[in-house]
Amino acid sequence: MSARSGVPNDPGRRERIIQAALELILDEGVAAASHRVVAARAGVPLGSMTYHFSGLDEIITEAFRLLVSRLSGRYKDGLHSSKSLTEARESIVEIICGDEFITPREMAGIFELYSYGRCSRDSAEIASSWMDISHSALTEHFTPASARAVDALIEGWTIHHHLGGVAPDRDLVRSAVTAVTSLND
Amino acid sequence: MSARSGVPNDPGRRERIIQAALELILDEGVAAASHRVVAARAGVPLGSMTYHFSGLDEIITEAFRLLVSRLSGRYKDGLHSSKSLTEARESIVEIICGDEFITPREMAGIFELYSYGRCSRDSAEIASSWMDISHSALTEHFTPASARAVDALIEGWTIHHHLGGVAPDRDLVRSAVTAVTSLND
DNA sequence: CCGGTGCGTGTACAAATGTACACTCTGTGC
DNA sequence: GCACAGAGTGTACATTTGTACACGCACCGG
Repeated sequence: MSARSGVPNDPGRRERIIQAALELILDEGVAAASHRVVAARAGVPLGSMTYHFSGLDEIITEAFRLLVSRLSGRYKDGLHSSKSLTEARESIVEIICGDEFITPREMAGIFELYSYGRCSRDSAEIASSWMDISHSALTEHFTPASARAVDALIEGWTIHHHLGGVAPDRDLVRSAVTAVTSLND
Repeated sequence: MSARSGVPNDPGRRERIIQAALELILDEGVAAASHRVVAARAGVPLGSMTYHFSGLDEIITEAFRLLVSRLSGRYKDGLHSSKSLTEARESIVEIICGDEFITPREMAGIFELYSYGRCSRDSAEIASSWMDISHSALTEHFTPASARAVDALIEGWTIHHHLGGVAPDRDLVRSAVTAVTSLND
């Protein structure tokens, strides 16, 4: 060891860049996420991009990792705090109909992830892990079969909710959720 | 009118460009769809791009229009030919579990459409019309409420099917479809 | 056969991109 | 105080991009 022994000048800068990249992706899409635009949004010089990341792909991938991490945190919390089957079902109704678990911007980010995953192995793994996480959060409360069905219902209905812009009727969603979580294997 | 009175030299060229653009989007994503690459794939010179289309956005939008047109054709045919509730349910099982109604490539194309729709009003309308078409095809057989629920189920489960790469169990899907199409409003 | 019309295209160009890298500067050990 | 290691950056560059537009050329009326 010698002078300047590996201590970064601005710790946390890498994280701030990733956050800026995610915000940008949620607002404008992956297509808008260039080194320069992300750097400007994060308030860091262009050189920081290539210094902290191996390339653009790594930045975008890390941004998606952050998105999935946030989402799965909320997901798990909501389902984990449910103490009964009824509460679990109500959590799911809230996930589908509410605006708390996932915002329209974040929903759009998930589409970007699914698209981007086609040309980035790392991002494909993140997309895959996101599906695993949501599925395993559901198996805490339901049978594997029911979990798969309700997982599909959540995925599809949140998409229709946020793409159409109008929240589905809570009673209808509750009925459907109850129906698919009452399947006998 | 005078010489060369508006007769195109190569009718159908515009359509071939649109088809090439769609193929490219399905294979490589919207990000890869540049004027030059689409032109090369369609076997037409670069100048044809700006001659037949107002800009790149129009080409991509038309490609998505073609995709949705193909998909909704199959969709409608499958459901329209169903003569009973049971047959309609079986059609839906086939849509979700089969590889005929929508291929993995086309599924990916739908993601691209949902993403691209965020920055293109025309494409957003196409995405919206796709959801309308699938919904109205379902209301031929089910109540509006059931149609909404099964629509979400289809959307989510086809995504999980083609993103995960493994077809869901037909019996399970049939149970879930039957459950959500047996809701009393 | 000839002139012109307008369909179709090759080329040119400004803007933006990802990335490499020579450089600066800060702080540390002696 | 000094030299240096290494964190961090501004610039330069080759490439690719969308688009405009001046031209070529095939065809039709005469």
